[in-house]
Order: sequence, then structure tokens, then C-alpha cells
Amino acid sequence: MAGRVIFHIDMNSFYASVEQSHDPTLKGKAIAIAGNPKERRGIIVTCSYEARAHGIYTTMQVHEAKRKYPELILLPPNFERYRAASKAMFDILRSYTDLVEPVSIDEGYVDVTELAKDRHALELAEEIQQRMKSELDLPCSLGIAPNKFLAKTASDMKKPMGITILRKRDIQKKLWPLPVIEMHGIGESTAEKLKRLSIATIGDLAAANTGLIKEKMGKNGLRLQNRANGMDDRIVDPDSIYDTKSVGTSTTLPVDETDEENLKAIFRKLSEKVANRLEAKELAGPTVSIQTRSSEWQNRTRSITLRNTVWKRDDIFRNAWQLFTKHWNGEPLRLVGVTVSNVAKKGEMTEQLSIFNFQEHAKEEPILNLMSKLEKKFGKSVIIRGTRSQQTTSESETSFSKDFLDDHDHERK
DNA sequence: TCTGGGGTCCTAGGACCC
DNA sequence: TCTGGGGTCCTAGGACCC
Repeated sequence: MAGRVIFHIDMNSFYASVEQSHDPTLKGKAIAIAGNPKERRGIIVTCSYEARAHGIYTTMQVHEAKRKYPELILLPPNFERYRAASKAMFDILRSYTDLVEPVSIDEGYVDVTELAKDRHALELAEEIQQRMKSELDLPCSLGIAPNKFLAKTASDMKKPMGITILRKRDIQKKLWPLPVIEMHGIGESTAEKLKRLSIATIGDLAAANTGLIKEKMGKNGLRLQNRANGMDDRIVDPDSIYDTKSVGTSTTLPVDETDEENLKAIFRKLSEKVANRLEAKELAGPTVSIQTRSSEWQNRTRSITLRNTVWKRDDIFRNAWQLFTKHWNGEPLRLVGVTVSNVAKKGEMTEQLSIFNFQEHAKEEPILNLMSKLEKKFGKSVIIRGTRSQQTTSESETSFSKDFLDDHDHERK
């Protein structure tokens, strides 16, 4: 995979910037988007750079933020507004090439290898950044590199409104001195583990004994070591976003809950929400799981894979509630959640089921007979797995997730 | 600083099949 | 009767990211 040029675009404090662009009187002020300002458990989702200067940060509790800086302007999230801004931002990127891979509402990769043959990559990056500013009034940072990992790392190096080039020959100077925790893919836990192996910097990881890494950290460790050496083969995949694997919802309860009837009502509500989101995406799946978190922060998941796929509220609820009552010991719960996974497009799922049923009979049936039956029913090429779900509907519901794509009209081949 | 809600991927053990 | 080795699916938990 020689000679690629990859951009990573990262919108700076996206939600706050969108609000400031929507209401210019908010510009230059310390503002924050808070999940649920009125609830006891509300947190700061994003905040402006002005707010950061006063010690405000993401995940901070709202009351704590207010205590720290009483003049902080709190705004409720407006996800429709953010989705619209996100679409506009990706439209700008797609005006250059189809090779755009959104990874979240406010960041994405672009493979500009072809474009960079006609013009300088840096100049292209400057133009994109200027267009985001002039057309959308939104600041962004860009990373330019030969692969995704380095591009992502680069875009992080200068914020806001930065452009950073990270070449292979730069990594010794720019990447290796950084502590491992700075690396995308390394969190607190992995950093601790590496520390016990006397690996403190990204350079230490790059130079570490590969056999040791493999032994102590497994496959993931080897991959991280490759990244530390600036190696990353992942392609920019514009369709990755359509591969939804699961749809779930969870809620942190206002008070730690012990009442079974209350919990039942909550599970019914969660099941309904999941059903609605599955419906909007025309998805269904065979696996139902529940999540619980105790007041002592003990996380549990329980799941069951059914013989059929589910998508209706009552089917989801019945299985979720059964899982719950089977395992709950009465302890107070801080959070509960419901998820349907291994999902696929509903139409394709029923075809899968038909094939499955055919296979059930296959034991008694001559194979040629079965083949012709399948061909008659589905044509020559039968897709069983790996089919991608296409987004054709949009939903009004709001969330923090990939749902931002629902409003995109990105064409697929 | 006691921590929301949406996801993805990986690992490891057990069941089951050939 | 006891034995192997490989593959796949399911479940549970953990780590990580935005």
C-alpha cells in the first residue's frame, strides 16, 4: 500500500461551535452543552474553548461546572442542528471525492491520494479548512499523513484551526516522545499494563520486544506496536458507516432503583425505544441483551440468541424482562439498558431465515433438488452474510450515536 | 473528577460437530 | 472404550472511542 495521502478532519468542540455559529452573540463566551441540565446526573457534553479556559471539561457534572464558573452559559443539546451541520460538513468533503469515511458526527477520513497528484495536499487542506470556516462558520483541524492512524494523530496536534503534516520520517521526533496514553487505541488500562513492562512512551512501544508484546498483550498489542512504528493498512471505507451491528439504549436512573414494578416499566420503555430505532432503520436481529449497573458500579450483561430475529417492542421486552428477572438479585440498580444485536436489514433477514429452514430439510433432500429450489427463490447469487444495510429513512429521535447519518443522502454503489 | 449514552472490537471458555 | 484436532457459535466481560 504505497504512497497514500490521507486526511483526518476533526471539528473543534463541535456542538458548542454549531451553537455559536447559530447564535453569534454566543461567540467568545464560555458556553457548554449539557445533557440534562435539570437532572441530578446531568453532565457537560461539550464546551467552548472559552469555557475550557475556566476549567470546564467534557463529562464534568453540571452542578460542579456551575460551581466552578457561575457565569457559564448552559445550553440543551439540539441534535437536529448538529446533524444538519454534520451533513453540510461531509457534503463539503464529498465535493472533492467519494472516498470520505465518517467516523462520528464531527470527524472523518478522506483518501486524497488521487487529488494530491494534481495539487499540493497542504493547499487542499487549507482550502477545506477555509471553506468550513467561511461556508459553515465552523472551525476544524486537519491531519495529513500516509495512513489513518498518523492522520488522526496529526489532526490532534494543533487545535483549534490547525493543519499538521505527519510523515513517516517525522515520527521519531513528533510521535515517539509522547506518552503511550496519547495514542489512539490506548486507554488508562492499557497504559497501566504497558507501564508494568517499563513502556512509557510511544517510542518505547515501537522499540519493545515483539515476542514480549505478543505474549503479554496479544493481537491488540502487536497492532498497537505497528501503529507506534507508523504502520497502518486500514483503507478509507465510505460504506463502513452502514454496517450497523447493534442498536441499544440505556438510562442512568434518577435514584438507584430496587422496585420491580418500576424496573418493569423502565424495561418496557427502553424496549420501545429500541424497537422504534430498529423500525426506522428497517433492522432486526436475533440477539437480545440487557445491561445493568449496580450502585457499586458493578456492570453486568446478559444475552440470549433466539432462533428468529426480533424488532417489535413486545418481543424485545419479553426476552429482556425474562433475562432480567432470571438474574437480578434485588440489588439497587443505577443503570439499565436493552440492546438488539447481530442486526441486518429486515428483508434480508427473512431470506436468511428461509435459507436456514431449507437447510433444516436438507438432510432428507437430494442436494440438487435443494440447489434448484434456492436458485428459483433467490436467483444465482444468494447473499447470506455481510450484507450492508442501507439508510433510507430518517428519524426525528435524538441521540449521541451514529444516527447523525440518518439525514445524509450519501449515494451508495 | 465519582463518572452519560451511543457504539465497536477483542478475548476466553464451553458446547457442539466432523 | 478412549482418544485427537480444528472450526464455529454462543455468552460474558472488558477496553476503548466520541
